[in-house]
Order: sequence, then C-alpha cells, then structure tokens
Amino acid sequence: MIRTGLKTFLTSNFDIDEAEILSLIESCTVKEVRKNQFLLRENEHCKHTFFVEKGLLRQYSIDNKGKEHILSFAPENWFVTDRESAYFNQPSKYYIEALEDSTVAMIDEDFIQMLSDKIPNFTHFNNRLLHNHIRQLQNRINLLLSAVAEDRYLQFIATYPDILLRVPQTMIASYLGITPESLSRVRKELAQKNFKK
Amino acid sequence: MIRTGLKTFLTSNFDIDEAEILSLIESCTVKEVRKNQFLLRENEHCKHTFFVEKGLLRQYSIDNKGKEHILSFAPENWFVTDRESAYFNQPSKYYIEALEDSTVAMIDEDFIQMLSDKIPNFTHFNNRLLHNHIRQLQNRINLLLSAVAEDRYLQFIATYPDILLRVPQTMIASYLGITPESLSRVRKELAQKNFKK
DNA sequence: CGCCGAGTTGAACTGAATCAAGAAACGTGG
DNA sequence: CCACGTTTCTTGATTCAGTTCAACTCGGCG
Repeated sequence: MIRTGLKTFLTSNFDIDEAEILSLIESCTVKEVRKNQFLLRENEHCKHTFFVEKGLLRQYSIDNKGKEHILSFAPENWFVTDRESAYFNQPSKYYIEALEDSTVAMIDEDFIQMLSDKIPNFTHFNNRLLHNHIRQLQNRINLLLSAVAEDRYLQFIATYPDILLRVPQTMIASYLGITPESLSRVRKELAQKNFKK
Repeated sequence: MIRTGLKTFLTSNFDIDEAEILSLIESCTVKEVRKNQFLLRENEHCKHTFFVEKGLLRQYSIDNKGKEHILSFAPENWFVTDRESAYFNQPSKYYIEALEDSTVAMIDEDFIQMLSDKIPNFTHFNNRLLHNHIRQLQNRINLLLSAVAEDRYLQFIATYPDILLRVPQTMIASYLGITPESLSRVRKELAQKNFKK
C-alpha cells in the first residue's frame, strides 16, 4: 500500500533522500480512526501532533452549558495538536475527533527529535508552522472581534472552501461562533442577494 | 542610568555572563516613545519585535466601520510584534501604540541572530515564547466563542489584574469585544451582586 | 417503507449595540 | 491651585442581531 501522507509531505518539503525518510517514517505510528472516534479527550494529556494523511479531524471544546465550540478543522496534510497541553504538560481542554474515517500519523516528541537531528532545516520548518498557526489564530480573533455573522461566514468560505463541503453546517456554525439556525438564515440571505444580482 | 529592562530580562533568563550581555545589548536600539505615539501602523512592514522595558503598549486593528479592536496589551517585560507581517513579510493590519510614555527595545532580525549564536538555548526560549503566544490566542478564541460579556470580563480581571488598573475601560471593552457602555453595565451588575453577598 | 439526523422556518425573547445626554475624572495652562 | 475643556464613565431609551424553542421538511439509509 502506498502511503501518500507524511512521507510525501516530508520529501516534498525537505531535501532529504528517500531511504532516510523511509527509515524515519517507520518509527512513527500510523493510526486508522473511524468517524466519531477520538484522538484526544478533555483532561487527557496530549502527547502527539497528529498529521492527517487521509480524512478529516476537528478540535473542539465543550463549555459549562454543554455547548461545543470548534477550534479547528484538520483535513489532509494538516497538523493538529493541543500545544498548550503537549508543550506545557497540562490536561487538555479540548477534544480531537475524526469527522470522517481517517488515517493519522502520530508524531511524538521522539520523532520530532529525530527529524530535528536528521533534517537540517527542520527547526526552521517547525518555526514556520508555529508562525503560521499564530497568524491563523490572530486573524480569527480579529474576525471574531470585528465581524458579524454574515461576514464571518463569507470569510470562512473564502478561506476554507474545501472544508465547507465536507462538514455539516452545524459545525461550521460552531466554528463561526453562531447557532446552526443563524447560519441557516445567513445563507438564505446570501442566496437572495445573489439572486437579485 | 540603569537599564532595568532587556538586560535584566536576558541575564535572569539565560546563563550568560554579564560582559557578553552588555556587548549584545549595545547593538539593540532603545526608543523612548511618548503616550499616543506609534511603533507600527497599518500597511507598514513590521521589522521589529518590541520589548517593553517601561510603560505600556497596545496592538489593535481598525475595521471597515472605523472601530478599534485591541489584539493585545504589552506592559513591562512583554514582547509585542506583528508576526504575520514580520515573519511573512506582509503589510501589517495592525497598529502598535504607546498607552503611556514608554521605553522600548527594538529587536530586529540581526539581533535575534546574534542571540541565537551567542546563547545556546535561545532557540528553545524563542520556541517557548511562540507556544505561549499560541496558548494565549487559543484560550482567547475559546473564550470569545463560549463566554458572554460578564464572563469575559471576569476572566480578564483574573488574567490581567495589573493591566485592568492602567488602561481606560473603553479599551478593555474593545479587548473583550463589547462596547464601553456594555462593559459599564456589566460592572454595575457585578458590583450589585457583590454587595448582596 | 419508515425512520432519523440535518437543515429550514417561524415567533418570541434577550444580550448587547446604538444613540443621546449627563456626571465624573483628568490634565493643562494660567 | 484653581478653572476649564476634554476625555472617560454612567445611565436611560430604543433597536437589532442573534438565540431559543418548537414545528416542519427533506434526503439518505437501514
């Protein structure tokens, strides 16, 4: 079976020979998770970065009223982890769950260490990943502070057109910080606007 | 004049001798900014990380309706920068402005490079800074998604009691994503609750 | 065929925004 | 140190975006 995931990702991002990659990859467990299975639950300690080879994950919290709030979606070739838990060694506030049957590479601290040793500019790459994450989070905060439901939704469409089609509307609403009913109405409004034009 | 800022910060965080620090510090410009002066404006390219030795800065955006939204406050011994602009070389969406007369160390790319060279675990330190930033941003998103005005305010008080006393309420409201009027009412409510107890 | 979860729609409600007007605090110059 | 103007905070009345709750529709799947 050809693994199109992490290996391809590494070879296409780093200047490193195939053989070496292969030996590295072996020390990285791959997990098949079915829809609705969890990779992390609240209060657990997050020990991995999850690299999605196939499928789709979501990271979310549950507030004290029992409502879910989606922090992120992770489709193919994305990394997810709870950095707060993993890096600072705290119990996680989040759940990470498969929204589709998925194939996930489980990257642990040792593996990162190996990559750092073997791949010269892996540190830089990792740094870029962190900066990218910060950028995404900051933009989202700015959006939550400044934009109404409709604008948030439009922004979401523009940024994640692929995800839009793969997850139920309820979850997009949760990501946007509005109710499913509100999102439904927003979409209706937009449809009418577009029709008029 | 004794600089209590960056030097102290470095010596207390890293195992490095005084002399070396001193020579490093010299290559880092220090700027005195007066209240309401800007260190960064929208559309400029952010070239520095600002380390606040004395005073208080804020980072904010202005939306298309002309409203300000505060992304962060930076009191003594904090770093601020627009990583999106600095790292990805994009025009900034944000303003960084002094809320008090401040002393700010202007850390540029060269200086970071020097620190990386001279200080063995500086990379780790920097990494920790990034993770800390991510943690803070993620928690804030979670709060914006899940909490009403009152809870956000309570959380703010608990997290930044020092800042609470130094900035006008208007700005705290802006940070929390509510209007000054709403914050005023929230505080009134809380005062009444506490009185009843 | 019938069920079930996802999405839609409606009506009432609510937390927060808006607009407007005072009151309090603040600092700046005389 | 007071007087004055400016900013900040408060309070009230009204409006509004989004929530809540409930009923109904639709498409898929066993």
